[in-house]
Amino acid sequence: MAAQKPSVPKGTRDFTPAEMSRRNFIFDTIRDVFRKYGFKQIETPAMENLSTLLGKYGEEGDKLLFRILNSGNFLKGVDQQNLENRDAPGIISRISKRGLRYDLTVPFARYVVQHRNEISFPFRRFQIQPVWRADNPQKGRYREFYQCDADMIGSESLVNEFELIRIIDEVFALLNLKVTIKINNRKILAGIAEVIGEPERIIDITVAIDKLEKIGEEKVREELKSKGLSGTALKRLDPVFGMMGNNVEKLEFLQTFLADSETGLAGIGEIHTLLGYLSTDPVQSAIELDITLARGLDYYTGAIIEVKSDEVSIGSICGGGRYDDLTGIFGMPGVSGVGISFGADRIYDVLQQLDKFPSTAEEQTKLLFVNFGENEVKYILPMLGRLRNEGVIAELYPESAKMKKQMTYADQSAIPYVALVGENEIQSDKITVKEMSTGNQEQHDYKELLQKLKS
RNA sequence: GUGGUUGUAGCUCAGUUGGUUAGAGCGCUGGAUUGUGGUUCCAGAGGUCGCCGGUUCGAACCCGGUCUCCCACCCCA
Repeated sequence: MAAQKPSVPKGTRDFTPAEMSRRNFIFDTIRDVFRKYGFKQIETPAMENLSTLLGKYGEEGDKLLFRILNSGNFLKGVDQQNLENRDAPGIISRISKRGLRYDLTVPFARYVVQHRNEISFPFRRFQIQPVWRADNPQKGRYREFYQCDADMIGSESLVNEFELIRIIDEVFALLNLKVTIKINNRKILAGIAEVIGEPERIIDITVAIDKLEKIGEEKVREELKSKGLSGTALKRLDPVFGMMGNNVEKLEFLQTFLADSETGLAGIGEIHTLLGYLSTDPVQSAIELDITLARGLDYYTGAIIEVKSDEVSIGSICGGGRYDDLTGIFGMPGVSGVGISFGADRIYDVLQQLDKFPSTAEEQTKLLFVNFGENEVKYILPMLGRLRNEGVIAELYPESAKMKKQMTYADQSAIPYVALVGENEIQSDKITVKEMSTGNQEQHDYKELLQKLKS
């Protein structure tokens, strides 16, 4: 017994072989669909310069960045005064220049700017990598988790939005999950803020509206009031709370409500166009126009997409949207992009909870050779090689342990066949093969064995 | 960042108003069975009771602190 039990940092996890094969099922599915739509894979470093990350995710986001301590004597450049005053904010920029990536979109924007001369636009890239957030862990929330991003950059066409929704639909169909794809448009939200006479408060308004479903109309009103929204503005917002019906009815209402807002009408127009594309090649999932959908990230400017499981309550399992000028902050203005991000860890939790992982045992060892001793090993090794070259996953137990132990190993590893090759078998040039599920044993020559394993 | 909750064997958990040597099931190791796993029977190993401190003659149990798990808020995938 070790004196100190080892552990992993808060909010992080190990993945067992069984978990990995299930995780890979998700990653493989998403990757295959991304490729099918012409996306090319890239990777970026786990760490970025803090100058790349800071200020991109709002104030909250900055707090949740994992910062990496500079190497060497990191206190060298720190002001004595700051140290004495325990002024962490004043010190942090001196002692940490790098941080772990918080998402894949901002590093991608950095990538596009840096590689602009090699990229032919419009560029479709996908990226499947872990991201880190110094958040407090809870249900469906980890400090290290994987995102699977697909973005198109350098095109303003709404066909891109259509294709992303098709990708979402296809991925969840392959994963056998029922989902609702919620769509909204930031321009509609801006229009609402405009129409009620508080265009500057768009962030406060959207954040509050986002909670409508969760905390109810009254609480949203209270929150908006406490944020300093005027009474007349609140009154003007009233019809929005009462908005009901299907997508068409909602759009009709908005058309009138936002009649005086150019931006708002543009947003409605975009939704119309997108729904029009979708009507030519409909998806299986429900598409729901939901103006309470705001999403936190500040950089969205057009379409907003979020996917919820119909079967498990866990928050969104996929989200995305359009950002008109993400690369602008890196000195490359005027490049519009739109993208989505699948939350693989949450999708895993949903599939697990519904017991919907397919039982694929492809990577499983098919045959175990029992080890009887040195002579037998020398006889078996070339046969083992031949089998592997035929594509049969096979193992030799590495030591001549007790038979019972070797059989137990095969049993617990769920290896379906065990080959016994001892003196008798070597003499007769046969292999005794035991089928573990039935306990039946038969003698075969190599050819018959191969046939049995490949069937 | 805020609040609640949890922590005892590898795992899941019992543990009396504070009282000798802290238990069970599963798992593990060995044996019954020296060329046969899953069932059965027998035996065995395995614990600084999360960590630090306090109260007490005496603490797994009471008190304080701290870390961690889980949950909620904020925010988010």
